[in-house]
Parts: sequence; C-alpha cells; structure tokens
Amino acid sequence: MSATPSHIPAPVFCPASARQGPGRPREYDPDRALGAVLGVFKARGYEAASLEDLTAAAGLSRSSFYAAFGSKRGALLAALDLYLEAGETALDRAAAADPEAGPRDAIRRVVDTMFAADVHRAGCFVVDMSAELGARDIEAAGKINDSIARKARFLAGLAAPLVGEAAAEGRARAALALYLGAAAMRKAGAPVTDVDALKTEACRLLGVD
Amino acid sequence: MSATPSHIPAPVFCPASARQGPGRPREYDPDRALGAVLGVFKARGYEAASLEDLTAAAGLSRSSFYAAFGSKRGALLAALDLYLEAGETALDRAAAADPEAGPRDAIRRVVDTMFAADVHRAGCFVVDMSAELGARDIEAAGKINDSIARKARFLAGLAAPLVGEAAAEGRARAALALYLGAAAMRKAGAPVTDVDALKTEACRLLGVD
DNA sequence: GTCATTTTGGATCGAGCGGTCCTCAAATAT
DNA sequence: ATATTTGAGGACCGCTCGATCCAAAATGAC
Repeated sequence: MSATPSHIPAPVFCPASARQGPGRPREYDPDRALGAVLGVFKARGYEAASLEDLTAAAGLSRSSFYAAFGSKRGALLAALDLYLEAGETALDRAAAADPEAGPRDAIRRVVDTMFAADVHRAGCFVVDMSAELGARDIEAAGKINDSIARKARFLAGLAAPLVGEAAAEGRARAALALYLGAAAMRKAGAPVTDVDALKTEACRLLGVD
Repeated sequence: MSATPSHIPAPVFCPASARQGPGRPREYDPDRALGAVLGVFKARGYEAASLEDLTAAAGLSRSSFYAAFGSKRGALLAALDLYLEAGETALDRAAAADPEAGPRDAIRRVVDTMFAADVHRAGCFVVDMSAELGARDIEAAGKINDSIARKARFLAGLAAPLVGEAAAEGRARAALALYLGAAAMRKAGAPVTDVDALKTEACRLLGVD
C-alpha cells in the first residue's frame, strides 16, 4: 500500500510546515484547507462544486486558492490523493490493530473499517469520482484505479491463507466491488441496515464464515 | 418487476404513436430522441451534459426539447425511467429465456446479462446517477433505489431455491452490490478480464458454484 | 380559403461559471 | 529605513450555462 503523499502542490515547495522564508506569511493551514476542499467535493461532486463553495469552505481567497492548487481540477486531484491515502492507511491500521487475534478477525476489522468510513455517511468518494470523472479525466481515473488495485492486493494478502493463493485475488476484488456497490446503493437511499448486512457477505468472499 | 412506463412527458399526452391532432406535425421520433438523450447522459453525466449536447444528439431544437421534457432535469428523469425499465425487462427475459434449463442456468444468464449490459462499455448508469445525484435529487434517487429494490427481490426469488429463503434477500443484494461495484471499477479503468471474472463471484453469492 | 393549433428554428436572456489580474498588506533581508 | 518578496482581497474577464420568447411554418377543422 502507501501512495505518494503529494501534499498541497501549492506554494510550490512548501510542505505545510516548512521554514518561513521572506514575504508575507500564509494565513491559512494548507492541510485544513485541503481537507475542507475534499469535504466540498465529497458533498457536491466535481462539476457541482463551484469556486465559491470551495474557497468559502476552505477559507481562502480566490488568489490563495489558485496559488495553492492551480485550478479547480488541481484541487480535485490533491483532494483525491488525500482521500485515497487516508483510506489506505486506515485499512493498514485496521489489519494491524490486534496482532494476537487471528486472520479472520483482521479481515472483519478491515471490512468494518471499509464500510464505516463512508457507507454510513453518504457514499464513497471513490465511487463518486469514478462515476463522474472516470470517462473524462485519465489522471483522476488512474489514481482511483491504482488505489483500488493496491487495496485489492492488500485484501488478497489477508484472504490468501483462508481461500488459497489462487482464488485470493479474485475474491479480494469481489469484496472490494461489493463494498463499492454498497456505497452506491447507500447513496441511492438504501436503508443502512441493508447495506450494513453486506459486510457479512464481503467477509464470506474473503473466506470468513 | 415492471415499472410505470412514464413515456416522454413531452407533448403532454402523446405517447409517441398517438393519433395526430391539429397543428404542425412533430418532425422527430420521441422514442428516438429520448434514447439519444439517455446516450448523452450516460456518456457525460448530468452536469457535464449541456443543452447543446442534448439537443444536438437528439436532433431537437431548444424549443422542441423544452416542449418535450420541460427542463434538463425532466429529460434526465425520463431517460432514467427508460434505462431502468429496459434493464429490468432485460433481466426478466434472461431469466425466462430457457425454461427447460435449471435455476442455476437462469442465474448465470441473468448475471451475464447484468454485466454485459454496461460493464463492458463504460460503467453503469445507475451507479453514475446515484453518485452524481443521489445526495441532491430525491426523485432521481428514489427511482434508482426502487429499481434496485425490485432487482434485488427478483434475484432473491431466483436464488431462494439454492440458498434458502432466509438468506436469499441478503445474497441478492450482495450480488447486486457486487455488480454495481464492478461497474465502478470498470469505469475507473480496471481491465475487462478482471471485471468479468467477478461474474463467477456474483453467481457464487446467489448459490451457483 | 380561414382559423385555431402545434412545432420549429433561432435570437436572446440573466446568471453563474472558472480563471486572471491588479493593488495593498505583511513579513524578511540588508 | 528601505527594498524585496509573498499572500490576500476582490474587481473583473469572457464564456457557457439552462431557459425563454417570438415569428414562421405546417397541419386539421370548418
């Protein structure tokens, strides 16, 4: 797992906590701003999120926004990196949370983490952006696809002892697809209980009965 | 299954093949126009599809477009009805295609039909619209959710003899989620072979080994 | 023919979009 | 102090958006 951080590309070589050089100091927290931007894109989607929405939520002037992200699309790509990386590290941590418990428990924790992250709220950013931009933005689609592939390999590693090396990859992709589809169903309005029940089936795919 | 047709709401009471009354005759085929509109929404999404795109594809002037659909959103809702209804009847037909074969074959045909419809092309309109509009348009989300629920009941009916009445509903929803997620993965750029392999797992969920 | 009715094409609308730019403020460097 | 560098504020840009309107065209009813 683990993706390139790709921090705010903003003040081009300033990883948020860098030493302060000459010139007027920045008045906003880049991480906070990026988080706010991500929140807007998650809530509204890409096209429907206006510069007005984004700058207001991030507390940035238009000039600061463009200095930080370069464009609306640049902001989306940065927010996407943040989201994907956070999601992957969450899975890593869930898997490593209780080393004494068995592999089945690890899988259950990982599946719980996947579903808890987004399905209970309002869908999954991966699904939303894949749907809206997958056919139009090669770079965004690539980031998403790479992240999905990493997660699939990760899940396959967890499931291999239970379902066998040969079947693990397919099962992992199926579990991932099951989660993504669950997020889509949830966003369309399916009851939380129905969606939550799918965790059991996801675990079954990964060899946990 | 079976949804209300909800034909073109256009020339308000003219189901495409109605008798011609007074006034200048329509120069376009409403069904064809709606199909073209659906094609644009499938290719571009809702926000990114402009009136220019829609009218050009449908061969309609702006006035005809607004007379037919009332608004861009009206066109989307009509196109959504068309898509959902077509998808459901396709599943019905697939299930009933070969009555002599067993229930397992029926399930395989239905799953094949689900995946063949969209996954091989460019994602699933249900996923796309759920992602883009699920949080914003109650009516669109409702249509999608209802259609998903009908499909889930339909699949549950097919799977019940194989996995038991109690588990059927959950398994059906899982298979459906698996398909929706597969469409999302495909749209992000996953290889067709990988996505296609998920059909096996969907069948397994429905009791077909 | 005349009238009522409906469709068509295209001009047009205000609003909002993403993006740029200029000016001023606030810090460091000398 | 002064010069320099950088961020912030906001007016402004051209453009495209979805939507409306109007006059011309094409039919049925009489």
